[in-house]
Amino acid sequence: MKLLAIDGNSILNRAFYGIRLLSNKKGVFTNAIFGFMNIYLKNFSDVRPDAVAVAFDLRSPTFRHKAASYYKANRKGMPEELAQQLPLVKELLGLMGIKVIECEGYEADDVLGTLSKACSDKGDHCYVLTGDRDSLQLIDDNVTVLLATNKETINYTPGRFMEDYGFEPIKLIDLKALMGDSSDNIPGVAGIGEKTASSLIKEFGSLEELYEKYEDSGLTKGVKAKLANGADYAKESKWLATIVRDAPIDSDPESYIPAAPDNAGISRFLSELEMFKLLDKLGVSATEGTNEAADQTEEAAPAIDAAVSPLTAEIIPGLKEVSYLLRDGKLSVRDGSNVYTADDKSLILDFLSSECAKDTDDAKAHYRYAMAEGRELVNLKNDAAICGYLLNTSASDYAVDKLCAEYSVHYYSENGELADLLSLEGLIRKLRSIIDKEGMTSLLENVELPLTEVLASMEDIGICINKQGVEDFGVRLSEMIEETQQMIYDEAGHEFNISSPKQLGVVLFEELGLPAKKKTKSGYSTNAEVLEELRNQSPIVDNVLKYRQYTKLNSTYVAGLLDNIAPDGRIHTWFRQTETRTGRISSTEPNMQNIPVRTELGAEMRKFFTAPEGKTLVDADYSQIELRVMAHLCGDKNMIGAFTSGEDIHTSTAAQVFDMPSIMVTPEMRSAAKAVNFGIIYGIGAFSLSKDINTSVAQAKKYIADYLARFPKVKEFMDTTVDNAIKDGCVTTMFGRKRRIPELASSNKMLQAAGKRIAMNTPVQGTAADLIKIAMINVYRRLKAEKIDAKLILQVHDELILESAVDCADRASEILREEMQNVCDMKVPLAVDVHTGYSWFDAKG
DNA sequence: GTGGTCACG
DNA sequence: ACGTACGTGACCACT
Repeated sequence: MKLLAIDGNSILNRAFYGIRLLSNKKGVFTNAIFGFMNIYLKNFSDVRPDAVAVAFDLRSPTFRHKAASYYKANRKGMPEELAQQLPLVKELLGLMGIKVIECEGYEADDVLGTLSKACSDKGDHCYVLTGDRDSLQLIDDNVTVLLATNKETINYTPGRFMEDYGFEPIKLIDLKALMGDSSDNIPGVAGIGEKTASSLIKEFGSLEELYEKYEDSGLTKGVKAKLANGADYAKESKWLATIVRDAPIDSDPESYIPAAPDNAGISRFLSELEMFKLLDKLGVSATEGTNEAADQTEEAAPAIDAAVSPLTAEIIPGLKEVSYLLRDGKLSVRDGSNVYTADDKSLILDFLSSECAKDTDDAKAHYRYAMAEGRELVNLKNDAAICGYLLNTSASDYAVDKLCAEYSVHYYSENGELADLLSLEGLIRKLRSIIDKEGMTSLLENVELPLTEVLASMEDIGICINKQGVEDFGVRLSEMIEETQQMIYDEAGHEFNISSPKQLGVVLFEELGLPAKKKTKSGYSTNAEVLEELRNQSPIVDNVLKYRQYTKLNSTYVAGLLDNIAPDGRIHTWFRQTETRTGRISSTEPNMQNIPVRTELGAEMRKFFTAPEGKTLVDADYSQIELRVMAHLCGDKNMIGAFTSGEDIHTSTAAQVFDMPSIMVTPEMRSAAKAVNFGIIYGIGAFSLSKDINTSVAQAKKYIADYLARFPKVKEFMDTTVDNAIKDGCVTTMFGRKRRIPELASSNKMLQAAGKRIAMNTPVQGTAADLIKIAMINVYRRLKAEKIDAKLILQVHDELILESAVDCADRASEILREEMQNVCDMKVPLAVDVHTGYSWFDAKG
């Protein structure tokens, strides 16, 4: 018989502090539950126990069996975020059929002490899972302690303990009695620390033997005196350090054989918490047990029966409003009481381009499916993933089954296709009703859904790349890398992996003795900021910086781009529309939104992105769009004035803040003002600003204060935005896009502060994202309506790129500028710079 | 899989 | 006492 006995409090604690704060959409925190279950499942599968018991502390204010409990009970309580999760873990364990033990007046480790002793006495094997080293005293031939640390779980057998400590496990009590433990309020012997205590135990064996013999031993006078003074404390401490092994609980391991899990209950419980990954790990499906009538959505459920038949060309024109799914080349469509299926490509294309209104789950993929064949997807009405994204931009997965679980939409049918389609429809109904209520209908219908087609088109067209040019650049880089690497080896005196921050740290800060500035969790920090400061101290630093630059360009850009050239010789990035918290789109495989531009060498890369024969690129970017959005949102007269005047915004800001005419502003003043402008957008902090512009924190504080005094509405806007965010738990952009900010509800000051910065930044960044999305849709429609031979191909947050026939590039430029500038009537003008050129490098101006 | 680093807006 | 600006994605080393 194998019993796994778990210290619930200890493991939960470890889980809580080991995993960043997570929460579901209602703000229920889940990180400790997640971590607890991970540790549990890992050890369960390692041990494969017959029985499992989880013990939790239960202290009574009137009955205290020992002083330690009393003290701990009055210690600063656990944080609210963790306390909330405690009952949830117990409930989950209950659903899993696992027994929870709580014994009034006893702590979890006392319960484990009791269980493990019972096992040991009976000849069963007990595995004690805990994060608390104190429990190592329980180890014997039948009791193994699985000690969960931040990194791994250590399997403590008597042998392993002996190796680590040099004495028997039970003597850990004596050790603690000598050295004490402030966190458990165990006094120990004053002046005796871990080292001395350990050697005393090794020499004398136990506390009792030590006190019998120490006076005549060879110990130093000092130690003898300390022992003499602390004799009473030592005895008291030993009692306090001893884990109880006879708590009044059921200690028969047989009693803890798990009952059958309530899978339906687990499914409901974890779905509510949005812990789908855990559901998977437990082998429970998200929809399990949810097909009962009671769980149906309140809205009238559609007919559960439907006739399934193959789709035919004759049926298509008669369809009015349908839902459909298209996966792995297979189409299924529901129209009232009929379900139609098809796997013939041309039939599917006919369906997609038919007039009927369509609800689906991944429209961009379907647009591309059609576009690849020169066809269209027509009359898209809803996309479940996009609806889910608008309602919570922080989720990681917007698949229909996950959303159904999250929003309690449950349909069941014997017929799988029908069940999927019913779920999709039910989900869309539900999401749409929430979107309407939240005021995001227009954002969905006029921005996100139309944008889907635009992004599909951009992906489909892609951008031309000069493969040979990239390859040659790669060869050049390889040579430069080789050369730089050799110089670094020479300077270091030996070869090592320069790309390993660990090895590099050793070379720079230990072997060469350069002053280490910052540390990371795992060693010295070697980032560019640190190296920049060491530049003049050793030539190796410069070479390391060069090496980093060259290898970055070579592996991320040269190799990364070459890996992603399609058979048509072009790059087709993936634009992700449901990825960012703020409403921006992102780009992957390859990421076309972080192609180098800031350094001369890096910017060379952009020469390889070109227009094909007879065409040209047109590039337009908004100037200072986020600051302009800020000016509009807060309505500050001075800030609006700065933009209306048309002069350089950072110079103008400097003139305002330093209270002098623009002509007097020095480059240093301008650059300080620029940094403050950035800080304003990001949610200002004096410390970071001071680092950024290399001044004292006090000076940075003054800059910020002067800035806010000069632009009082900016301060007002930030204050009210944060206040409202705390009140509502979310912030909103100009076009109604929302972002939840659970960090604001945290009791952790750092997280709260981060939440406030998010609250200040998101309306600005998000509104800018809304604006360019709308501009993209308008540009796309205009070019199409006016039949201009120019297509949108890239978006880089504040920049749009067209591939245009040379002879209509001027017209395309005009349209691009007009649509971007006039996207919305604002309190400040939106300025746009437009350039044309053969390559992205040239078109950037 | 995570952390460090660095490319972009 | 501690760590510190917003939003992304890709690559490498290391566990």
